[in-house]
Amino acid sequence: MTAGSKHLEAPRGTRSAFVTERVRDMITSGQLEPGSRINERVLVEQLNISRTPLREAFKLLEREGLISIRPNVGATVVVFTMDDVEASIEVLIGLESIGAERAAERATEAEIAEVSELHDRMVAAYGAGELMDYFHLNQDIHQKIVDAAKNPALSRVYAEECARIRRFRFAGNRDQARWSRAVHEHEQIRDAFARREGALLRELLRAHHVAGWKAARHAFEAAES
Amino acid sequence: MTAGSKHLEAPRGTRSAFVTERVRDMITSGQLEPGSRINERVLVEQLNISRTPLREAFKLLEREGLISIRPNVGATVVVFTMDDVEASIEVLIGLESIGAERAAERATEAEIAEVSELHDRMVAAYGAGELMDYFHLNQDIHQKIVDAAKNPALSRVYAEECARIRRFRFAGNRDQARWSRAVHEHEQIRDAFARREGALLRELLRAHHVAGWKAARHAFEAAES
DNA sequence: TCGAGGAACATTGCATGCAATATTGACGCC
DNA sequence: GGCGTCAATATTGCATGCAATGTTCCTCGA
Repeated sequence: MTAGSKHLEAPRGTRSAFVTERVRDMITSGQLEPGSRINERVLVEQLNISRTPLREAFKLLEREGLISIRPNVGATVVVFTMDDVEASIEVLIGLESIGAERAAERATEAEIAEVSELHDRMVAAYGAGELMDYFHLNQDIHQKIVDAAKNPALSRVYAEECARIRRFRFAGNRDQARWSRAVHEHEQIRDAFARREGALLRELLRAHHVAGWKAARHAFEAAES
Repeated sequence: MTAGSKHLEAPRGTRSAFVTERVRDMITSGQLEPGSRINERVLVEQLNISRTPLREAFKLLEREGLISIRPNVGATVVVFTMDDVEASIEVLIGLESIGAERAAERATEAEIAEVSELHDRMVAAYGAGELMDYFHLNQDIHQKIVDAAKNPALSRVYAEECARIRRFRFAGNRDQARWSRAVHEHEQIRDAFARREGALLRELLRAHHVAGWKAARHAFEAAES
């Protein structure tokens, strides 16, 4: 390795976690193309780590469903069909439904305040046209609501499923009209959460996801043709 | 290692999957005690593989929540509290709820017949007092119903969550009265599925799990004192 | 020209070696 | 005797080497 190697090396004990996250980002951002094979050697050089932690990351990402590993051939980025994503969204809706009702019962005042604050920051990001910030704050809000249900298993599964299809949900708000409606929906969501109206919260979230996915699906199908 | 203890070696390309399954079994069967540390060297010798696939398995099991890995210290079997298990069951119920309604709509006649056949075999296992066979057939039935929803993401997540808490659900049917009721509940479940009554199926499954967990929780709390 | 066969090459799967870190246990001090 | 300190040992994290397998591409015959 040359003297100028610029990547900060991940500390001992965290390499495979570091690499998993990096490669997941490369997949969800589209930097690694769906359907393409992933060459270990290339990534090892890019990320400045050895093959061992990289292969551990591959195993984890395979379990997540982002890549597929064929013995003696290697890792391939899984191609998601629109139906695959829709299936995941259906699961996400189901998980949030459980979460919403419990969250309305069990959330602390601090958690409600935190969601409210995230919401305000998200609206600010919307006003500034910062799509990326908006997107992350959006994700945080949904995760916080689920976390407020105080069910660790639920939080875990929900977070994993979100990570899988991150890339596809991102596309929904490219359409300005949809984006604006989404912000409005989130206002209702925040209010229902603050008032602990579990059943309403559940339905608002469901409708929000259905509408968001419809827009995203449109965007993708338009892009494909 | 003595001369006679040669395990059949897992074929190239499947070692880490093989080891993952083996170690998962060792945990869910209680062979590896909750809270205890796992020594790599010992397992490597027992399973007759090298450290590389074993460590890949550890990473996967950590992700599943069965072990926890501390850098430079190693893997520890996670101790589940009753509340942890209850949280997972809540998730399972939610996932099956989504699945049940979809399955009732989308199941093929062949799938309905298959569940019915599994049911008959399960009843036979009950009659023969074969708890282990019963348990596996039981699991298969639930998984098949979920699979009939034709949602791959759902099937995956459901299977993973089942695997995590397998050990704890096993305890429910040790009580003869509960076991007998469970069989009766399963009859209703089979019929509702056969008649494609989604809402009913969902509620039967929910009640079945709630009752099963209540019995299992009792059994564990009794065993602990 | 096309396709079968096979040698050269590339890539992967796994075992192992080495350095970093934790754990154990002996020793001296209070 | 209890406790802090430090050396000896055990264990882990990662890099790397080697064998097994897949892939490429050249040759040769029809």
